[in-house]
Amino acid sequence: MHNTDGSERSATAPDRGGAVPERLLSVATRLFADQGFERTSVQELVSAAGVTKGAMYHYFASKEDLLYAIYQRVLSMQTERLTRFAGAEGPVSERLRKAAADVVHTTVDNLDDTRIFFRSLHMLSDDRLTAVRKERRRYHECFRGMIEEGQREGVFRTDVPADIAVTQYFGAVHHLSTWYRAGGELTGSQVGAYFAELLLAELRPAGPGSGA
Amino acid sequence: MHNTDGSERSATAPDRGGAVPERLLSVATRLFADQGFERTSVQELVSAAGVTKGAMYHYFASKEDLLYAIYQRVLSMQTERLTRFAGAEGPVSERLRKAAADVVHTTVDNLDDTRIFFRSLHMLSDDRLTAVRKERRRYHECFRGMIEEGQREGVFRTDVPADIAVTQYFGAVHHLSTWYRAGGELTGSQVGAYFAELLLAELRPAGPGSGA
DNA sequence: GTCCAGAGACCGACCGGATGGTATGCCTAT
DNA sequence: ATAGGCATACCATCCGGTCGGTCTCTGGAC
Repeated sequence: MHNTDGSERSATAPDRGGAVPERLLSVATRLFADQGFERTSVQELVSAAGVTKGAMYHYFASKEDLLYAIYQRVLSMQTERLTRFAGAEGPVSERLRKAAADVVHTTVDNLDDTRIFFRSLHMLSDDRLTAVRKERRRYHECFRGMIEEGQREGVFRTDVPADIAVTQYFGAVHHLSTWYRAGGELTGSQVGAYFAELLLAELRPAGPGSGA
Repeated sequence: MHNTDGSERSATAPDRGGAVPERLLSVATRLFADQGFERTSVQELVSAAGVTKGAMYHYFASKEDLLYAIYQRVLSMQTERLTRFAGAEGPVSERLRKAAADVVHTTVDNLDDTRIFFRSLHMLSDDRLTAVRKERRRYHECFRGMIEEGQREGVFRTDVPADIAVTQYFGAVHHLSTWYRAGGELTGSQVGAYFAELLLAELRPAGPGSGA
């Protein structure tokens, strides 16, 4: 991923280099994130990529197809990473901490993707929306599984549903695309460490006198 | 007494009743939340409200103007409520808990507004976007103030910046519009209680005893 | 080595239709 | 009579998508 800050490129500097489909995908990601899917016209998109409409419709069936390709890229990467962290060795609290920090880290590294993900969901067709949601749910449940495992072991509190904690956490992660700025004072890893620490803290069993 | 004219232009049960501007606002809120701002045409909007374009453009300068009116309504309500909770009597942890639970509760009660809020921010003009962000920041800082107050008093941990906790929390609140369904098994108040409890738990000073 | 056929990559003019917005005037209450 | 509330007809523009055509590259026939 060479997804650096796009301050150098502008509308008058088309992206020339690399294969056309990849170029389209990368330009589309930037434009959709900056302006929104609907505010970005196909003409604007192909101009920025240095090709023409003919080229784009040669590789993608529609504008929405391009959007879906972005979703697939995001989903497969996130799922792959989470699966790796969840299936690692070690106590569940540490696995959870690492997975939680990692999702923040990678989200920050791919802010454009995340911004598109939640802002443009309603632009997908019903079929594809269903597919995305299904994949997303699997992701969600993998995370929840770790929390429930910790609850069974007694290292996490049980008076709050695991679902609530997961939803709360991913809400915060999603929200990163709204406020996090690359030049800020905190790196993605630092935010990830804080977020993960807060998650672990809130899951710790309550005071000495209260159990299940 | 009036409106004896029998011309029926009802296409899909248009909303008839109440003043026209309010009707437009309420219908727009529903449609923008369901389909997105850009997917909702002005024609569709006014038809659903049982009026014509002439009526809408008589009260609102543009489609975006309508959107901004929705933002103003949301912002003023949220700010008003938070200010009340933050300025109440009692220990800061209890004030924070009540405010945190309340924002969830009211968010769930106005899910359409919240959905529009974050999904259509980029459709506002620069001036208005700035205004919205400024108001939003004030809101954010009021919340942060409570946490910092608790940190000074020693009831909240200080090894995590208050900003991080606030951002994390509001990310989760915002995310409610994505997953919360009215018919679910949890009421808004219940989710609010859980969320607030998790927030308080994560802010409790670390360590088995009460050290800082 | 030359030639030709064919296929995939890509171009860009064009289209139907929808959209936000406007101009104008009627109708009713004051 | 006047003014605001609202309807109707209309417009300029822009958008996603199409379609016939042109280039380039490849590979088999001779």
